[in-house]
Amino acid sequence: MAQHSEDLFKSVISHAKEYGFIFPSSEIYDGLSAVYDYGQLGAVLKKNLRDYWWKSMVQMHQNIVGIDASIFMHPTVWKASGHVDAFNDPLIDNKDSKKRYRADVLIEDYVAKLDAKIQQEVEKAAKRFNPFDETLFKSTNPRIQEYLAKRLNTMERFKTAMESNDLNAVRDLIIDLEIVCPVSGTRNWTEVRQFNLMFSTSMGSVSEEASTLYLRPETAQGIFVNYLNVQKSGRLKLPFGIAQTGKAFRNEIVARQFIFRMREFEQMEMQFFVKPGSEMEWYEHWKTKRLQWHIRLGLGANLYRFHDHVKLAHYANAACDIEFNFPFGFKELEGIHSRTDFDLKQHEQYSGKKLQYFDSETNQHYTPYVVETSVGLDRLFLAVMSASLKEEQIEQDTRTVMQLPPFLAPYKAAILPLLKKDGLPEFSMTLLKSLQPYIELFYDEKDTVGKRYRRQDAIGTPYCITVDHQSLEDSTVTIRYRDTMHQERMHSTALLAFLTQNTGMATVLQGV
RNA sequence: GCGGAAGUAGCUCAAUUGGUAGAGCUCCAGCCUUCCAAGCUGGAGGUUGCGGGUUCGAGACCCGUCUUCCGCUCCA
Repeated sequence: MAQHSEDLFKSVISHAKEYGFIFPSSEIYDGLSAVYDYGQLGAVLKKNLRDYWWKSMVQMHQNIVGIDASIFMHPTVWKASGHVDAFNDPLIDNKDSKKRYRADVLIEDYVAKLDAKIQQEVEKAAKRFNPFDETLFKSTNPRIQEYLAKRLNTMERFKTAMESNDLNAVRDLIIDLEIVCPVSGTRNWTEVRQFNLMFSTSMGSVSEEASTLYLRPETAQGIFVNYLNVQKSGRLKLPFGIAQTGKAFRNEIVARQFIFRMREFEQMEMQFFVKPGSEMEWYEHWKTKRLQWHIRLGLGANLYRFHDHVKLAHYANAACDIEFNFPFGFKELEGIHSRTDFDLKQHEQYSGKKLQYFDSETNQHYTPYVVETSVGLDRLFLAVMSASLKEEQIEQDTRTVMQLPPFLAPYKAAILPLLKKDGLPEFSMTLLKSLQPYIELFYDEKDTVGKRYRRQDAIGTPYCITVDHQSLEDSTVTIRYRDTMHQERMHSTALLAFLTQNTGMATVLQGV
């Protein structure tokens, strides 16, 4: 990481805290690793980003609807999706080689070695004896008996340990079997740790099996399990999309880089259901469309790039990321995946329910294919903040300004009486009250006006409205532009239209 | 998890060999001010991350612990 980028990243983090955008979670208790809270300004900025996405997807598309599925889901959902089996591995590190292994794989390799030894004995014997009875030989040869007993014993112990979730027993087994690290050749092992992707919790007092619930690791499954409900109740025809924003939870092994990788985070996902065979066309469509959506934020088109996945997940037949140039380099911001019919097929199989679509044009039943767009809201937040935060040199003075896209700014304008006397605060308050129902405003009468301008610059407020003595006479005010610091005089009755036009979302959405 | 660095006021940092915890900014109450920070007066704010130990005496030395940052490792 280049020095200036590192400094930028640090200044983004401290700026976020200093001005109430993001705080470390539970900070008075020393914080909680990789968990953050959004403060009074961060919550608004985040909400505005979520609104921009939701309106772009749902409000601007007649064939996309939005839902809000719960975080808790039936445990079988995660069996069907593959999350339970794929991310439930006991891991162990060798302290000398610093290599990490799956403990179960080490044990399986050991068992495979025993099998190979048995096979060797059998082959040797086959050459010696003729005729050769393999079954008889296996059941009588003492060496093979020893191997088989060891094998059986190992498997039993491993099975018992895994079933009772006893990771210490797994480690003991590895020690007892004298398994060495293939790289360092030593037996200097750490504890066995289970890095479950999913957080689990329990619900009620139903049967033992059903009581364990998972906090969802992705919002997508809430869409898949509701797809037929939505399609039927909304009388939707292919192609159509279901959008959703919401929290997801992943127990990352190492979670770092501020809000880039958090254990609790918010996703904005849209699953687009299409006729099989048309998925690549729609994949390309959404690739283009999603990139444009990001570029429309106005942070700079050069900050984005596509990264096509070469190695595809088993369920995808095409996948790419939209990467953003964060202070720590280009990293994934949004993923676009052609997920085929994998998820719906899995849920059909596990639930035993038909999840097919009836195409009235062709008179056919089929399972739709899915194109997914999935963006991390927190990553988007970080992208916007780090690209907006600027430090300007003005003569001997430095100005810290957050050049947020105006429609995202927590406050659209600040109302500032030039002096805290002569009736200027009263006039300002009247103005504030008349505009407040329409626009998010900030009122400040403390300190010199220059200082107040700078405070607004630091939190990204695009306009400052200053009330002076002339305002009392003719109801005009000055409006000051954040990015240029220029100001012009305007009648107070023109403010609402001006601010709506320049800080509203409508103009941006028109291009979607 | 391993290795390295660092934790002192809201923020940035001082504190000589171990000898009374301080400054600037911020914040609060006023004063002064007719458009771009750092004018004046007064005030608040700390169990030096936490717990032990050595010492007459610890912010400093020793041990433990927690957190953060950097690198490695992992990441559907």
